[in-house]
Amino acid sequence: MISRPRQPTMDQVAAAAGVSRATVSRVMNNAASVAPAIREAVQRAVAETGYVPNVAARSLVTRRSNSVALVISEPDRPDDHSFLNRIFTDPYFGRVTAGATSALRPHDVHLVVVPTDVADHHQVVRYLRQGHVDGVLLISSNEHDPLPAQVHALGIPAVLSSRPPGPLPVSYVDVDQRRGAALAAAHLLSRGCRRLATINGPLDIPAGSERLDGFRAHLADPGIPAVTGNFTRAGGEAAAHALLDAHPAIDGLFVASDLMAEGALRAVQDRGRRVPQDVAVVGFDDSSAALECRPPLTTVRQPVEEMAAEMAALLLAHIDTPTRSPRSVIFQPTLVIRASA
Amino acid sequence: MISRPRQPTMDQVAAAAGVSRATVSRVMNNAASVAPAIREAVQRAVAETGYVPNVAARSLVTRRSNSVALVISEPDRPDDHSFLNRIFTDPYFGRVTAGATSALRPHDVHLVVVPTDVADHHQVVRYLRQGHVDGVLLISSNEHDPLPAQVHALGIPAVLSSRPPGPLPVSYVDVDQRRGAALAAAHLLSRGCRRLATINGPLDIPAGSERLDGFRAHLADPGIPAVTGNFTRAGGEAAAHALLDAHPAIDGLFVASDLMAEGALRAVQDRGRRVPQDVAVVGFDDSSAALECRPPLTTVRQPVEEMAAEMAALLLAHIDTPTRSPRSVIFQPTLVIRASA
DNA sequence: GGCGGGCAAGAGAGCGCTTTCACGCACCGT
DNA sequence: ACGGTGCGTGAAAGCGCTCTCTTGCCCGCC
Repeated sequence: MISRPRQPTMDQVAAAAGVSRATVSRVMNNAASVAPAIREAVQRAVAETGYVPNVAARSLVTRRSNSVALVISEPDRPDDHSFLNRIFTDPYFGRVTAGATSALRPHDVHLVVVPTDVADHHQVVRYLRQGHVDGVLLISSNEHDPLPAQVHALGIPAVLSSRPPGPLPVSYVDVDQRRGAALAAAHLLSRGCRRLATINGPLDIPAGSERLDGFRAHLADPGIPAVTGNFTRAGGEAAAHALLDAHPAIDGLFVASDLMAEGALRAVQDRGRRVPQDVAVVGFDDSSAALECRPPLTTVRQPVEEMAAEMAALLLAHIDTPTRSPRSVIFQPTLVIRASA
Repeated sequence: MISRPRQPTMDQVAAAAGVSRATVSRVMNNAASVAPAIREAVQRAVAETGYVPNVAARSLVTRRSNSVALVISEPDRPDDHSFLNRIFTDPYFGRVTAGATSALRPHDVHLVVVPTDVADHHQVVRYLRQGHVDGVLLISSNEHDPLPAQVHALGIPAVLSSRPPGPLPVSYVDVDQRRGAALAAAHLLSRGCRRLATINGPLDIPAGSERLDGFRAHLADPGIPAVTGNFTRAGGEAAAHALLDAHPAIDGLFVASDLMAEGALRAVQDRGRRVPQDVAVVGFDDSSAALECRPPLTTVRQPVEEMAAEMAALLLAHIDTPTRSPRSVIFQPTLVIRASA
C-alpha cells in the first residue's frame, strides 16, 4: 500500500505560525481566548499549508464522530427478494433521508445510511459499538423488531420513527395514525360514500394496525370490509381485486399507503369502474406516488421530511445532553384533496 | 457531557487473557502466527468483556476508515427547489445505493451518502480531506461539473459513474448510451414506425447528448424532431406536449429516461392517442417507473445496480492498490420489450 | 516597589490502537 | 555442545489530536 502524500498535521501548522499545537487547536475550535494577532497568524498558516484536521485523531480524543446513522430495519418478509431494493425503491425512505440530511447539515453532522434486515442486526450492533456514529435514527416499522431494544441497551442516543415496541424509554417521532385514518373516513362519508372498505397494511406494523383501527373507530363499524396488503404497489392491486371480488358494491376505499393505493386504483379501473365516480379512493402518506396516480390521489398527508428533521433535531439534543429525558413528538396529519375522492 | 460507560479497551482484554496488547491486536486482525491456545484465550476474553475495537483509534494508525463516500453531485438548475428532494425522489439513486451497498457489504466497508450541489462542493472537498473515507463513488452527470477534477486533485481514490469530463485519468463505469439509443431506434423502425421523434435529456449531461446522438445516428437523420426535457416526469410531459403540437403525426417516440417517458405517456394519452397503436413509446433505464406505466414501458435497460456494484469493486481495488491504473467498464444496454412499443 | 490576580500560551499526558523491533525459546545442523 | 534459524510474544513508539495543568507575563493595587 503506497501512500499518497500525507495531509499536513497540526504540528506543521504550529511550526509555520510559530506557536504551539495547543494554540492551533484553540483556533481551530474557536475555543477560549486567543490574541487576535496570533489567531490571524494561525489562520494564515492554516491557509498556506492547506491544513485540515484529521477526524480520526480528533474523534479518538473527543469520542465524537460528528455523524449519525440512519438505520433502516426492514423485517424479512417471505415475499421479499432483496430488502435493499425494497428499501431504496420506496419513496418514503428517500424523503426521510432528505429530511434528516437537511436538518443535520447545518450542524456539520453526516448521515451514514445503514440498511439492515433481521438477519444482520448483530452487524449493525457491532457497527454502532465501534463508535462510528454518535447516535442513531432508527426507522423500524415492525412491532416485534428487536433492534430498538438492542440499540437502547447499547446506551447510544437514538430516536425512533414510531412508537417503540413495549415500554422502551426512547424518544420517537410519529404521526397521529388514527386521526389520519379518521380524516380519510370522514372525507369519504362527506362525499356520500356509504359502502366503505379499506386496504390496510401489515398488522404487525403500528402504521398498519393503527390506521385500520382509526378507520374503523371513526365509522364505529368494526365489521367494515378490510383486506391486508403489504405496503407495495403490487400488494395494493391484489388486495383491491380481492376486495372487489368479495364486495362488488364498494363505493369508497381507504388504502393505508399511497403505494398500495396506486395499485388499487389500477385494479379498480381495470374492472371498468371509474374513480372517483364509482369508487372514491383515499390514500395515506402524500408521497410522490400520489401525484403520479391517475387520477391524482386524495390522501392523508404525513409530513415525512419534517418528521425526519425533527428526529434529527431530537437526536442532536440527546447527543449533546445524554441525560435528557426521552420525549415523543406527534405530528398531525392533514387531508390533501385531489381527484380520486 | 456525561459519558455513558466506556467500551472495554484492548488493554482490558489483554489483561483478561493474560497476554499483551499486541497479541490481542494480532488475534483481532487474524494477523501473523498466534499459538492456537493463546488465540483461543484471547477470543474468550473478547467474548467475556464484550470488546469491540474502536474505529477512531484504529483508523488513526492505519489511515483507513473502511468507508467510502457516495457523492451525488446535482447541478443547481433553475427549476430545482430542493436538490435533496430531487435526488431522493429519482429511483436511479436508490438503485445506485442498493448496488453499491451490496458490493461493499461483504468487505465490511460502509457507505456514506453525500448529496451535494454546486454550491457546497468545498464542503465535500473538506469532508474528503478530513479522512472520513478511503475513496469516493462520484455520481455526477453534468459535463461541466468541476467536482470530478477536484476530487482527482485530492489524490483520493475515486470512480465516476460516467465518462469524466475532459481527459481526467480516472476510472469510470458507464453504459453504452449511443448503442442503447440505437436499440430503441431499431425497435421503433422494426415495428413499422416511420414518423419518429425523441425527447432527449439536458445536453450538458452526457447521458442526455449521447442518447440523442445515438438515436439520430442510427436513423441517419440529423433532422429528427427532438425536444429537450429535464429527466423528470413533469419535464417529459411538457416536452411531449410541445412535440405533439409541432408534429402531430408522430407515430414513434424515444424518450431518454423512463421518468420522462412516464410523463410523455400521459401527455400522449391525454391527447386521445393510443399507446402503442397510434404512438409507440420507448424509454431508457428500465427503472421501476417503467413497470408502473400504463401501458408498461418498452425500455432500454441499464443495469444500474450491477454498474454501481462494479464501481464499488473498482474503487476497492484502487484503495488497495493506489498505483493501479484507471480503467473504464462499459456495460451494454439491452432492450426490454413491454406493451408501449 | 512589591505582590497578587488574571489571562494567554505552552508543555505534556493521554485517547486506543497498530506495528516495528527486540527478545526468548526450541529446534536443527555441524 | 554451540551457534544459527525461526517462530511466537512483549515492549514501546508513535498515529494526530484535545485539554488540563503549569508557566509566564502584564497590569493594577496597596
